[in-house]
Amino acid sequence: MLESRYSPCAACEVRDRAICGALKPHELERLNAIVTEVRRSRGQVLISQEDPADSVFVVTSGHIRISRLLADGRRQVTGFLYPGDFLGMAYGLEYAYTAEAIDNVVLCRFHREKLEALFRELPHLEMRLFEIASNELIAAQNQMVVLGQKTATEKVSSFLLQNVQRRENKGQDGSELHLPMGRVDIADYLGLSGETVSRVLHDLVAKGVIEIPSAPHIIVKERERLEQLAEEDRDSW
Amino acid sequence: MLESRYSPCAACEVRDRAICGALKPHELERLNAIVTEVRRSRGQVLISQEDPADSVFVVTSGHIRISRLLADGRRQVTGFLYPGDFLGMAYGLEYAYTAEAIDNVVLCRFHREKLEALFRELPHLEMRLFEIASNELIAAQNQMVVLGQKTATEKVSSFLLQNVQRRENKGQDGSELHLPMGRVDIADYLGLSGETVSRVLHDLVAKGVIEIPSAPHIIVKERERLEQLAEEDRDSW
DNA sequence: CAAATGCTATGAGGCAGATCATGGCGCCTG
DNA sequence: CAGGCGCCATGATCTGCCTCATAGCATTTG
Repeated sequence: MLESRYSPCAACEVRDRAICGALKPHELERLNAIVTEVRRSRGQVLISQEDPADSVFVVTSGHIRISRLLADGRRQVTGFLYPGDFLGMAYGLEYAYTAEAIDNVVLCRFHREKLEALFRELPHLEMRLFEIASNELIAAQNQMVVLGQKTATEKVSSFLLQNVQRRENKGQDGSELHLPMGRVDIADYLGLSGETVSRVLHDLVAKGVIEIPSAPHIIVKERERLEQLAEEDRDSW
Repeated sequence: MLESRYSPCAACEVRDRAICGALKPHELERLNAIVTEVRRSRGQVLISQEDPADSVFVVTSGHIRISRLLADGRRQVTGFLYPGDFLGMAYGLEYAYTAEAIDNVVLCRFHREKLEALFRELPHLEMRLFEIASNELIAAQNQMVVLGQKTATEKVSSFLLQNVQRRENKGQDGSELHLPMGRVDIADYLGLSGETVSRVLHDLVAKGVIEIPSAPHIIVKERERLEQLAEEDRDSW
């Protein structure tokens, strides 16, 4: 709804984490010139499968759920976006997925054509995007391993660890999680039922690996155990 | 093993389908200058998880299996490569996956640094690669839906359809498939057991949807039925 | 504040697909 | 051509997770 001229990128809190971090201050103005602000509240749809793919976004605050639907209503959540994340990476002429606001979100919207035009002047901007696509591809392959091979306990443990690591990468304390999405969202992300996610989480509580003061608030007590339970192959990434 | 100076790209059969198709004849020489030919035979490893990621490849003939392993031996096949396909897309400092020859293969190898140096002179080459990464991301998200939501019959049907479509995109007859990979490879690609893949395929024979003259040779008799069984959402792609 | 609504939890029972086991067929190798 | 090996097929059994059902609790709404 609310879409207004965006205030300067220079003051943006997520700049360093987002594509914008690839630019020097004077280049930032070029980006600033083509951006508009978009706000959505809990549950609202941002883009939906089959819409013409004419915009890309950067999340500045709030959380987003990316999903694909089958004809009979089954849903696969392919990812969750956090502040600083890029939205609109995989596209043809139409978006191949739906993006919905999990809570109240604010995003920067870029017209795709205008952004691509900028690539010619700022090639390192395109390189940055290529880098992001590469990382997303690796993440997608990780998720295939989770979906195709792991058991329910391994899936949930992997998901929790993933959230721990995200926080740590931002320099935050990874042991306290505030998950913005519901149990069913997690289930559809992991290829499980909501009930199973609930059960596994409470198994982990029973084992002393985590604590759940309230549904969205999860405290990781034994990270090592969690890593074992997730069956992480001890390599790289 | 055999790695020799490669004969001119100009005569290459897969050029139009590969990244090389982005280049004009005189630019092709620049690419030609940095390529070497690589051959591998059935079962041999091309790149393996954790190797330093210093090369990228284009498959010129034969077939390749991309997979990731868990510590306990479980394996997720993340994709199969056909002539013209690009190998080496998702990388950090190390490869995040293993690539093995399914049959005898020939590839063009490019030193990553040299190729990236070429980007500066031939920006449309990098754009082409970005485009490929984008498509792979969409394919990866499709596969997440398959792995996370679909039943065994839907998975196998989706896999067969995928192969039909690939052949059709090349202008070949899609109803006759010669699958280079074994049943267990398909199983590990779909998150099933080899036995289940076998059973579902023979169910499809019993239903008259396909015929299997020999294990790798599959004839699609009723493509429509196959599409229904695959539960394709009727959209786009 | 009562009623409605949404999210989470938890038990009982069933089933899709895994696992285990066996056998057949084609192909290589000596 | 016998023996071995790899791949595929197929039956019997088992089990992890789904489904269905009920209930608790927090938040919203009139």
